[in-house]
Amino acid sequence: MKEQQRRPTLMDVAHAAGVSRALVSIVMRGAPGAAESTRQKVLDAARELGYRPDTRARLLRSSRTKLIGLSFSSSQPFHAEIVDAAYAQANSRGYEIALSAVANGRTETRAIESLLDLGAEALIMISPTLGGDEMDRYSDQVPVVSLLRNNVGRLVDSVSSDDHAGIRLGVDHLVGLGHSKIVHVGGGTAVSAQERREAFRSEMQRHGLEATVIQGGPGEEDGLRAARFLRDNLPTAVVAFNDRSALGLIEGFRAYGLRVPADVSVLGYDDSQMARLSYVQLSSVSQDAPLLAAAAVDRAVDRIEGTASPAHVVRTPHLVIRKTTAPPAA
Amino acid sequence: MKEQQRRPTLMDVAHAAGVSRALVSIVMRGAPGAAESTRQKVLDAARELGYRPDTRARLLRSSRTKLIGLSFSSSQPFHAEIVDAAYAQANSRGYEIALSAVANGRTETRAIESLLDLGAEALIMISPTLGGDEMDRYSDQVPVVSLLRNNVGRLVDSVSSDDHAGIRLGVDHLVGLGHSKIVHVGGGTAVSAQERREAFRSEMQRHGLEATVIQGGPGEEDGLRAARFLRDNLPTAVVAFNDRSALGLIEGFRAYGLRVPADVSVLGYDDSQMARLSYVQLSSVSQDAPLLAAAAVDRAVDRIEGTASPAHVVRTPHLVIRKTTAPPAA
DNA sequence: TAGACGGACTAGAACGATCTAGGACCAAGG
DNA sequence: CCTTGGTCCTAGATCGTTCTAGTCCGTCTA
Repeated sequence: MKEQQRRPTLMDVAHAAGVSRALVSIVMRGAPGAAESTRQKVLDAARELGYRPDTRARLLRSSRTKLIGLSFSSSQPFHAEIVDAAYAQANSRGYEIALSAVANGRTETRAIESLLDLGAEALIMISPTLGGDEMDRYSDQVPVVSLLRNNVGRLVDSVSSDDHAGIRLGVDHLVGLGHSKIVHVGGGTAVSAQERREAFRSEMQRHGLEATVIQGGPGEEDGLRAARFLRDNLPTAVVAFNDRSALGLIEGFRAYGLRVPADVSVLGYDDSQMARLSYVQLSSVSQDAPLLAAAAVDRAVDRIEGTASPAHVVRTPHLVIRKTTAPPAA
Repeated sequence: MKEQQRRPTLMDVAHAAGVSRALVSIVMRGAPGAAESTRQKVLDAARELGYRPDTRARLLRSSRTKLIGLSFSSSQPFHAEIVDAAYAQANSRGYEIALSAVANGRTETRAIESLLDLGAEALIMISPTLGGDEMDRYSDQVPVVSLLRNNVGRLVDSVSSDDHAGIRLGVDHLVGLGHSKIVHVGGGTAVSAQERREAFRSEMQRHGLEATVIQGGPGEEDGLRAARFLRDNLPTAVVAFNDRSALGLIEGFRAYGLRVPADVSVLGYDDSQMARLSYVQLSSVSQDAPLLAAAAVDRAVDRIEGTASPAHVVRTPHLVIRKTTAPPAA
């Protein structure tokens, strides 16, 4: 067994560099008040010893961790894309991201508490399901940013995508291609599902078309079921609640010998990685995960550093046209 | 702006209950050495004040964080399943999981360092790509467990799945169904790809069959390309490197009007969530994410708590037969 | 009855950082 | 020659806990 060597502390570095702890502290956090020559000497000693500051001790004394907590759901691929982008943005603003997953037996509350225990100075929650009151209670402790959901507590920031605009883009695209018999397969009780249903109805009405909405859900199975239902009375185009549902729809249609997009166009929502796969090539409304993530991190940092009060950022999605939408058969 | 009120400390509780800090500490962590009557008095005072122990301070003093660092890749759905299970297992052994993703511009090194900064007492790395020397260097500081890869540094634990056994199960299954013309679509340079190729060759040989291995890769596109290649000289069954490749194969075969499994059987590997979807129903070799995750967490905890030396756990995968494998056409 | 023992409790030193107050030194100004 | 003001640096207090080494006091044992 190798001796588990103690992690070096400020004291060790100070000793090695021949200065006081306080000075090492000054150098390590880049504060003014150290001569350039000693600064180098200290940095060298620190590197030499492999010193890394102890987050807990630092937090205990200063209440700064430069840590932003991010809660996400491990089963949502779209969340993974946001996580990616959030890391990059946090990095460029000098913060670190602490991750906590909402998983099977692990509630959102649990995820958040663990982030707070780690000393997160702000919380970003992707599609939070907590009630407004609870969110507000956490907001008393640290700034909270809700991502992809905007009608949460009064004290919470939100960064969301304009669902109405997204659906409008989709409907305009399909109508522009010449479609008039368009159906929306809803998302059931999922977050944003209601907004998208209503947007679809209103946009179809604007075009003077009849809006048919059928039940669905957020998964592939839901799309598959919807395809079975639609077979008897086939529209020329379908706007799905999300990409997973769209994939189910396509799969279902194909099983009945229908071709996409020749017989029926299918439009997804999310522009997830699946949609981009070469054998899928799904046309989809993109919420642009990197932009959303960046905006959320920016809000968090602004709230931490300034005294900015809660704000609500809404981003407009855009359309990505691939190969599952085309003009209807003549 | 609301007044940020100071959080009550041990001192406050001690004062309210008329005892010393130390005694409150004893009561709060349920340690022996306090009379039942005072214990109640202290608990009442704590509840009254809404006292919650400060994790940072507590851990600073006891130099325990009860934190296990887990690095994963945000773009791998299979990793997400492991994350899920790891949370549960860590929880049941009294530890927390700190997550860190390897993402686009974020290297594995970076991910690990941030985990160490948070004070992780052990590291679990899923499919690590670092060299053995580097892994060993981290092992000097904390126990390191490599998950899904076993030929890493001398000082690291590993928990992996027996690839040879997995392929054997698959080949036995197909041969048992009556197949003899079986092809393996490889995983290129991906982790485990070589092991599976070799296992396939040796297992086919054991059955006295000719082993055909064609190039592939870990993605859907690779499967799609392989399908194109196989069309002219169709085998009766294909063993794919993983589920994603299998899905690409199926998609490709269908595009050519071939039915799965009537015309050709396809077997995946990983038993990912995709495989389980109702419209996919892919037969697959399951590495059983929950079991692997649990074993990795167990190794980590054992190393932290005991003085157990590095060990290598190998789990035997099992077969999940769904609807993409069937006897060959007569 | 003295000494040992053990249960209930406490004072004060850690833990590893930051912060405050101030010292040493040097150059410029009166 | 003494002050003033700036830069560079340090000692010591501090954050909220836990740990160590006691003290105190009643009871058991020889």
